[in-house]
Amino acid sequence: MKVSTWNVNSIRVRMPHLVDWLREDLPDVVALQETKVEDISFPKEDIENLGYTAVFSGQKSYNGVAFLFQKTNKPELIKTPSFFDSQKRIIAINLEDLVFINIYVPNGSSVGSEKYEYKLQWLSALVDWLKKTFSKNSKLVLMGDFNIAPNDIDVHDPEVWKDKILCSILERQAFKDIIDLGFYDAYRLVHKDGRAFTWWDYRLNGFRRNFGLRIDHILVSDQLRESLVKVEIAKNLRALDRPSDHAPVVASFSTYL
DNA sequence: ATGTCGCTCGAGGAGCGA
Repeated sequence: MKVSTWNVNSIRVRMPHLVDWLREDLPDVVALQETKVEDISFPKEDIENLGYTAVFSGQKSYNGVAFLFQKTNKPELIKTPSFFDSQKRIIAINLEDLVFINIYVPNGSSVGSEKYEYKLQWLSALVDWLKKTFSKNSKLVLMGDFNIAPNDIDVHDPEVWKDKILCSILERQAFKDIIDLGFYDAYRLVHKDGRAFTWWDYRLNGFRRNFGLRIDHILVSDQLRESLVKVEIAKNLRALDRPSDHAPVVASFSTYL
């Protein structure tokens, strides 16, 4: 089973890259963020023509999340709390004995801003919901754009980013609160150390200078840990013309689906 | 280092969010 997450930054603009990537990589489950389309405009048929089914929750201009999965699979949507209703940032499905949760955590703008407070509230609501909805025995994959670089090793220049948005103490604490529910950062299970990034700012020639952060994550619960084989960042997609500012993260498992 | 993208509104480019 191959599971991946990618912030596409507009599915309409990124459709050619998405199509090529699905054809080449053949992931079983894909979590997309920042689709930026209302449900009525989601490119459902183009996705179906590639052998995938899509479930999505979008809005105009901003946010929007979607799951793509191989057509043969039959997932059920899991209801999320009304707290998450106003901005389309979360979608969850049940697929056989697995639960997949796709999140697009608020960016937070700058530390101390109203948007920053909203980010912290959103993360706190996520922890509450996870805690009360799932048990220790649940087989969970929680993935998406967390907009948090968990540690200094996930940042190209920790001094520059110290206490800044995506790296502040409270954001990192919120990430740890999620981990403490019983999740493992799949990337770090496989790559104990080493700097690797999933997002590079469009500004400042970020990608060419490798000024990046690792803010997109695939977290797995304990039961899935043993079967995790490989986790890679598809950096090649960030190097294309008209790229998303994020690269996909891809996790391969030896079992399931 | 306020730099680049993608969006909306609405008909050209300003303003917002990331």
